[in-house]
Amino acid sequence: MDKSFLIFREYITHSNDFSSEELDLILSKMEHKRVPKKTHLLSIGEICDFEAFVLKGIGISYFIHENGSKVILSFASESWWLSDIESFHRHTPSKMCIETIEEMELLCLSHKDKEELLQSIPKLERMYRLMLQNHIVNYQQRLLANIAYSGKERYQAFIEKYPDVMQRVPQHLIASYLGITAEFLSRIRADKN
Amino acid sequence: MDKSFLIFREYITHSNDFSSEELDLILSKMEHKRVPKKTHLLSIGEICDFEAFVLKGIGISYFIHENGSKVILSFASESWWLSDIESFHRHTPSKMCIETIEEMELLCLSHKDKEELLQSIPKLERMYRLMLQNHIVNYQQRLLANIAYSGKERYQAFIEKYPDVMQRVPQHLIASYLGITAEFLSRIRADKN
DNA sequence: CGCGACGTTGATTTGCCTCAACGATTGTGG
DNA sequence: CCACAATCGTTGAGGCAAATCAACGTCGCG
Repeated sequence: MDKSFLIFREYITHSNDFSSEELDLILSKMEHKRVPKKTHLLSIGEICDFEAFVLKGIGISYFIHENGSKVILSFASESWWLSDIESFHRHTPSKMCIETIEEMELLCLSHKDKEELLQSIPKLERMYRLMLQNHIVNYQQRLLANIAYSGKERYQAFIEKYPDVMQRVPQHLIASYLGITAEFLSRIRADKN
Repeated sequence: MDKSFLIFREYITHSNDFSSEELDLILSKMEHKRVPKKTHLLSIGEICDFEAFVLKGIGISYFIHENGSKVILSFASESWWLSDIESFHRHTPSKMCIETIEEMELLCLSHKDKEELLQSIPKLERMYRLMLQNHIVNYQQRLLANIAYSGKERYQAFIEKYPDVMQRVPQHLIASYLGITAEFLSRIRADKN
């Protein structure tokens, strides 16, 4: 367990200073999991009991609309988190699904272990707060984009911002993330300008 | 300063247990401000140095699209916060505007004072974290609504969720918040079913 | 009073969706 | 190892939700 999980060590020490004892304590609570591709990690109605840091692979969280269509809430690849914040913290039945696209390697933290960690390492609260602030900024910008920009503009911004995700997930999921249909995204891409 | 700011005391003790000394310390850092209606609190390019808790009145934060139209990011009435999270925490020029609609009464916290408070009352980190988690859940649901529901459905959900805001702000701002034009909102309202 | 902010309504346009059909690829079981 | 079914992307025709542009009535207010 020494030099593995390097990605996680980098992530967590990037804007924080934890001692190596603290880091080890944190890591000791995080369960290393390997999950095959196209696997459900959370279904609607279940209570989410993991906050998963992505070491490898890519996964999605999404809502299912009444008419049956998926709405991708987020993609999570290396160094991102995968969880249903609402369900995880309020212990309420989840309204969303989480599943893998590629095979994934995760570091999973349960609610109980997270609370224990926060008790023993108060500094962690701060790290989470900063992380959440960044999330909010992301959501604000995405909401703005969905309201004020065309499908084409959103697509162009997306490939600019997440070129790797673009390569690794099927187009129709990206369309869903952007709030357009797969057909329309296909037409956008066919446009030469 | 004893029994005033009751709204704030209720808010902050609602899901947390602060001693009355701690509460007083917090309140001592928060500057009580009275702001007339239609006043700019933050303009694009400025660095936001306040996190304002709303004691009274209602305000908005919004982006300005290239074509000049406003996109309302949020309404803030009693017991809500008003700030540009990104600018406030990263000390970067703001991309949004904040202004009052009605006359407002605010409790303002500067970045420096916030950091000091967080130093002396570590529990505060937790409160902020929980608050941000709720914000994120809100943004997720709003994003979902904008992608998967019609203008009419979003409008109906809005008056259900924020009946008071509905009464207190001009319709065209609500239209902007919902991601539709003022004209279209007017037509929705004219529909009898 | 007169001007600006606000809401409404009509005519027209358009960005995007829906439905449907069709190759190409992948994968899976017999 | 082939056959067949999914899954994925593309393309066409047609339709609709919502935008745009424009005109007009009302109200509050300096």
